[in-house]
Amino acid sequence: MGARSMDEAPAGWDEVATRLRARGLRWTAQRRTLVGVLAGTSGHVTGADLVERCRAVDPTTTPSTVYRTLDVLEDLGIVRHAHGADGREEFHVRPAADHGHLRCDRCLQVWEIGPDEARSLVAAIEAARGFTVDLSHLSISGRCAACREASPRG
Amino acid sequence: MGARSMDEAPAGWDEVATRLRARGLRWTAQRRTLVGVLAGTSGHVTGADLVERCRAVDPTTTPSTVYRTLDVLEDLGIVRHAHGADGREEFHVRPAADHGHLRCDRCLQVWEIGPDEARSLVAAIEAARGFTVDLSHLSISGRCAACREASPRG
DNA sequence: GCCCGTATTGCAACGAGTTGCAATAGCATC
DNA sequence: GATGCTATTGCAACTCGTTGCAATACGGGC
Ligand SMILES: [Mn+2]
Ligand SMILES: [Mn+2]
Ligand SMILES: [Zn+2]
Ligand SMILES: [Zn+2]
Repeated sequence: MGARSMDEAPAGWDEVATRLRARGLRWTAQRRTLVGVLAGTSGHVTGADLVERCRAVDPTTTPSTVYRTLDVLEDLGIVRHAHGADGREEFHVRPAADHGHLRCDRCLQVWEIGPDEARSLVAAIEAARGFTVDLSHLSISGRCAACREASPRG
Repeated sequence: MGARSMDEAPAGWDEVATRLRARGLRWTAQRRTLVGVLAGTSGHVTGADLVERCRAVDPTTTPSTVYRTLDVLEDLGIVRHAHGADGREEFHVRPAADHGHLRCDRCLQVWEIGPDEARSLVAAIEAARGFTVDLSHLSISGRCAACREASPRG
């Protein structure tokens, strides 16, 4: 593992404090806790999930603070969220690439729609309407191939 | 107004009772209230909205009953729902045609994506993944042309 | 190292749903 | 028109957030 590419973005969680202060925002104990939790998380997580994980680190954690901080971090581009089929928020932690979601409402599996695959979809809407799609917030429900075969009607 | 086309689907709200019973379900006072409210509603409505309107008719209305009945009616295809940007449910009452939604998160306006416009989008996903999109549940956020011009960065 | 403006927090109350359960009431059958 | 099965209701408690407000505590400036 010696030949790791040098220009890969570093973890970068340490820059968060700086970026907050640069905007006149503050680096508090509560934010340190949440950012610590996020640094140890990958993939998609629920807001409630994050509250719970913060509480594991600091039992005095309050939900409103966590949700408010998530809003701030989303402004900074550090997290993104989309919504599950029930509308609940799901956060992506430092998504490698911008992506949308495809979810089967029968087997509940989720697939990511990468930027390449999304390109034509996004371009079509852009062309027809001048509307810029927020890809990371996109969550498409339906039925996957396997489930459709399993129960054509139902 | 004499020359109304004859084959237009009739209001059809009266069939609801029959369709419920055909499935072994029941036609209750509470369901009569909700269906009455729906018959007098068009476009998109929130669940909470519907609870409120039912209460105007029958003050003893209970939220859980309304939401449970909406689920049943959705099974019957009488209503459909999608989600607002905040994830809250929004119902379409007897949508004329299956359609998706485009919503600008700056001006909060909503546009419908008709079946024709959606066709290519849906077909692309179907072709690439074998995934069948639930168009009426689709809600795409982003920024409309006007808002993008108004504040290119922001 | 202290001051002070203001960003942030915690609390409490609220809003939108959801769920388990015991009581009620459709409705199909006789 | 009465009976019985079971779908449905209402209640209460719970989940996931959101919001207003007074108290707290960052952190830039001195
Ligand atoms: Mn939904
Ligand atoms: Mn959202
Ligand atoms: Zn599936
Ligand atoms: Zn707009």
